[in-house]
Amino acid sequence: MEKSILERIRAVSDRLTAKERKAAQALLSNYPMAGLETVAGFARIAGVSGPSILRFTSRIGFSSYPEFQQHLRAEMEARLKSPIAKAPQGPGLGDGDGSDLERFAEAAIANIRNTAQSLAPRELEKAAALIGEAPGTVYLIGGRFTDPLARYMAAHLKLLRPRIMHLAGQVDSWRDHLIDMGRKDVLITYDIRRYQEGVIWFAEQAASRKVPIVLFTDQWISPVTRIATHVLPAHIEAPSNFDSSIAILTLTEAVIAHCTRLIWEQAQKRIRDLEELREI
Amino acid sequence: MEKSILERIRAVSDRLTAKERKAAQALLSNYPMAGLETVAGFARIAGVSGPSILRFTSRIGFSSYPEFQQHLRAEMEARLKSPIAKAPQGPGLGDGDGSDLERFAEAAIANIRNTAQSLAPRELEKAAALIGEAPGTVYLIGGRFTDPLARYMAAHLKLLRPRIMHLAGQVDSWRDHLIDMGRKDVLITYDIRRYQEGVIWFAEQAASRKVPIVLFTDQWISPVTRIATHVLPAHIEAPSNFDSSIAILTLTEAVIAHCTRLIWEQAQKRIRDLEELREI
DNA sequence: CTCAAAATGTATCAATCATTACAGATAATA
DNA sequence: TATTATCTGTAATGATTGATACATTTTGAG
Repeated sequence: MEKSILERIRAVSDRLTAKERKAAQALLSNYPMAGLETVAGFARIAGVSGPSILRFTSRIGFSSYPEFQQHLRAEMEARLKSPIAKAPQGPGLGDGDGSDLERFAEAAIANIRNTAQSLAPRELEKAAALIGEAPGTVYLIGGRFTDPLARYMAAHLKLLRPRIMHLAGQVDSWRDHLIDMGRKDVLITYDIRRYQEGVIWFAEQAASRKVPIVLFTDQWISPVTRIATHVLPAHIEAPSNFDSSIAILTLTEAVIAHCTRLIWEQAQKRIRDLEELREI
Repeated sequence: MEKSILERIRAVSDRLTAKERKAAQALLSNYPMAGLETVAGFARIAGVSGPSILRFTSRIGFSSYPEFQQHLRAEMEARLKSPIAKAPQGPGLGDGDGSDLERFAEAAIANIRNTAQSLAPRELEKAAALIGEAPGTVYLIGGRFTDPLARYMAAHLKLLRPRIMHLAGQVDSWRDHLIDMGRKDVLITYDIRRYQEGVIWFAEQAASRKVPIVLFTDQWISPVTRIATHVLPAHIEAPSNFDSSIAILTLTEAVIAHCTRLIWEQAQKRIRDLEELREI
C-alpha cells in the first residue's frame, strides 16, 4: 500500500529545510484544506513563496502539485467514508508516541480532568457570580508565576465590567489600596506552591477588612484558604522542573466564561462602547 | 449568516435540470471532495460535461467555480476544527452530564490534543533550542490577552538564563529596544486572533534586523507567520465569548520544560545563586 | 571573517483551467 | 409531426495556475 501523506511528512520531517517545514506546519495546522488551495493560496497560508511549496510537495514524493492534491482528496474521501472516520480528525503525528509535547499534553489533560472532577459543585458558579456582581472594585493579585494569570483575568474582566484593579509590582504599592477596600469589593488571589509571603499578607489584611476572597491555588492548598470565601484548587503536576498552570488557567477561563454569561447584558454594551473608543 | 452549500442545494433542488441534479447528487455522495476537483474532474465524477457543472454552481448562487470551492473549503475547515460541537464524553461521574466546567474542560482538552497532534515534529524542540541557546537577549511581546502569557514565559526564562527582556506597556517604549536587536537575539511573539497592529509592526521591524522570531499563535495564522522562524500554532476555540489560551499555555510550558532540560547545567547553578540572593 | 554550498524568492513561461458562445439534442406543445 | 423553448455538449479563448531558470540571500565550514 502507498504511504499516506501524513506518513510521508513524518518520514522526511527532519530532512526538511526551514521553509519546507513551515509548509508542512501549515498543512498540518489546516489539514487538509490548506493543501487543497492553489499553490499561491497554500503559500500565503504558510507564509512562504510558491516554489517553496512545490519543493515541499516534491520532497514528500509527488512529481506535481495536482498529483499531490489528488492524493490528498483520495485520502480524505476514504477517511470521510469509513464509519469510524470521525474520531481521528487530526493528523496522527507526534513523534510516534512519546514526544516531549505528547507527554506534556497528556499530563496537562490529566490535570484538567482531575481538577474538574474534584471541584466542589457550584463553587465555580458562586465565585463567578461574586466577581461579576460585586458592587465595589475587583482587585487581583498573584505571585511570581501566577501574576500573569491575574493579569490575564484582569484583561478579560476589564471588558466585562468597570472597577477592575490589578495590583502589580512591589508589595509596598499594594498597601495603599487596602485603605479603600471593604465588603463591597472582591479580592481575587492567585497563590500556588512556594506560597509567597507578600500575597498571603495582603490577603489577610483584606480579609480582616471583610473583603470576600476568591482564591485560585494548587491542591496543596495555600494558607490563604482559611480566609478565602471561595477556593478553586487545581492540579499542577507536570513532567518538568516547573509546575504547570494549565489547570489553573482552565479554571480561570471557566470563571470568565460563566461571568460573561451572567452579566452579558451590561457587558455587551460595554464592549461595544470600548470598541468605539478604540476606533477614534 | 450565509447559507451553507448543503442548504443552498436543498433550497433549489426542485428547480434543477436533469444534469444539474446529477451534479448535485455526485457532490452529495462524494461530499465534499468532488467539489474540490477541477471542473473537468467533477464533471467526470458526475458523468456530465463541464459547463453543466458550472451551471449547477451558478444556480446555487456562486458567480464562479473558484468562489464555490472557496466556500466549500471554508465550510469543511470550520467543521473539522470545531471541538465544541463534540459531546462531552468525559468521565461523567457525579454531575450527570455537562456542568459548565465539564464542558469547558472537555473543550480545553480537545484543543490541547488537536494542537499537540497537528504540530510538526521537532518544531517545538527547535524553538526551545533557539530560545535556550541564543547568545544575545531574548525579547518577549504579546497582545492584549497574550501579554500575560509572554510574562509567564519571561518569569520562567529569567530563572534559566540571563538577558530576558519582556516588553510591556506602550508601543513607544518598545521602539527604543529595536536599535540593540540583531541576529544573536530572539524575539518571542504571542499573537492571536484580532492580531494587534503594534505587535505585528514590532515583529516586522525585528525581522528586518535579522532577529529570529518564535511565534505563538492560533490556527488562523497571524500575519507574523511569514516572517517567523518557528511557528507554534494552537487551537483556541471555547464554549465562551472569548477564545481560550489553554493550548497556547500548554505549548508555552512545553517549550519551557524542554528548554530547562536543554540548558539544565547552567540553569541549575543560576537558580541556586538566585535563591541565595533572595535569602539575604 | 571569508568563501563555498545550500536555500529561497522573483520573474517568466508553458500548461491547464474555467469560462463562454454556439450548435446540436431533447422535450414540450399544439 | 412540426415548432418552439429548453437543455446540453463541443470547441475556442482568455485567465489563472503550476513549473522553472536564475539571482539573491542565508547558512555553515574552515
